[in-house]
Amino acid sequence: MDYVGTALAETSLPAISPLAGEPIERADAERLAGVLKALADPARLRLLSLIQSAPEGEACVCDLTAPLGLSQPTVSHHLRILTEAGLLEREKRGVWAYYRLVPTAIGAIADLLTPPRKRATKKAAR
Amino acid sequence: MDYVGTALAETSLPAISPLAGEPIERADAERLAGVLKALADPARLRLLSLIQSAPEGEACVCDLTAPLGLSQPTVSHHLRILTEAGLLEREKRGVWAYYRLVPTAIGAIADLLTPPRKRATKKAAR
DNA sequence: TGCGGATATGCAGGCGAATCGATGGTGTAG
DNA sequence: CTACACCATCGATTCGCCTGCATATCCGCA
Repeated sequence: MDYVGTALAETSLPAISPLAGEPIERADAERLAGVLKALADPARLRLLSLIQSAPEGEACVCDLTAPLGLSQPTVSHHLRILTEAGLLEREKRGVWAYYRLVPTAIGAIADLLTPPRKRATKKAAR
Repeated sequence: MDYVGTALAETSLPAISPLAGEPIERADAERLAGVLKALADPARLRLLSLIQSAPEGEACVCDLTAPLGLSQPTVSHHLRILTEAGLLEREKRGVWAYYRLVPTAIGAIADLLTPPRKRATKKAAR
């Protein structure tokens, strides 16, 4: 999906929660769905978890293939999806490519899904 | 995916966050991915949003087909996915089937994705 | 009892996604 | 300079999912 792209990094998320106020627009739904789709995969969830729990909060591809039981191209593919979704950032040091979590990325998604809170939607809609 | 089923309602979510402590197990990753996969669709996000913003917090299929621009069977299909994922509950009154959000469902997902906080690993008494 | 409207289900077409093997590119070591 | 290790990309295959049409089921009403 191209509408994903660096969804979180640049285009940013819908800005309005699907669970607050008015129904969301189609475009917003597609952007949010794109990011969620990047999350909605067992291998990618485990990748995020592995990277997060790694010594320095970072890990290279060679450390991730074995725990996942997936081939190196497949792992590289998933890391690409997560990076393009804005959930991971990549840093190449020598031959190794180190991935780490983008700190605020997943929290932003969680916020969108946590609307019942007394988020200050101070506009007097009614 | 059958491992979804009433994932939230009965099997419940992984109980441990993919972003806290140790890497998550494959089974937990698959359960969480199953629920997220139910969310990761534009039509279903809009459905949740439409139902949430409906007058009584509930809506029947006939009210949802037009705003989505999808056929009635397709809408019914998406509602089924969301219900099996534990995100919606269905109540049949007469000929109509009313859907409403399961209050704590989405919040539970959001909590799993909001671990970067130094949440006390101890469960705080309510 | 029979009719009509509201939903759910079956079936199938089409598209996107996950996976792997092979390949190419790029540093590092010897 | 050469060989090797790490990683990304390409091509191909398989699989699952979204969608609609047709049909079945259910319920209220006349």
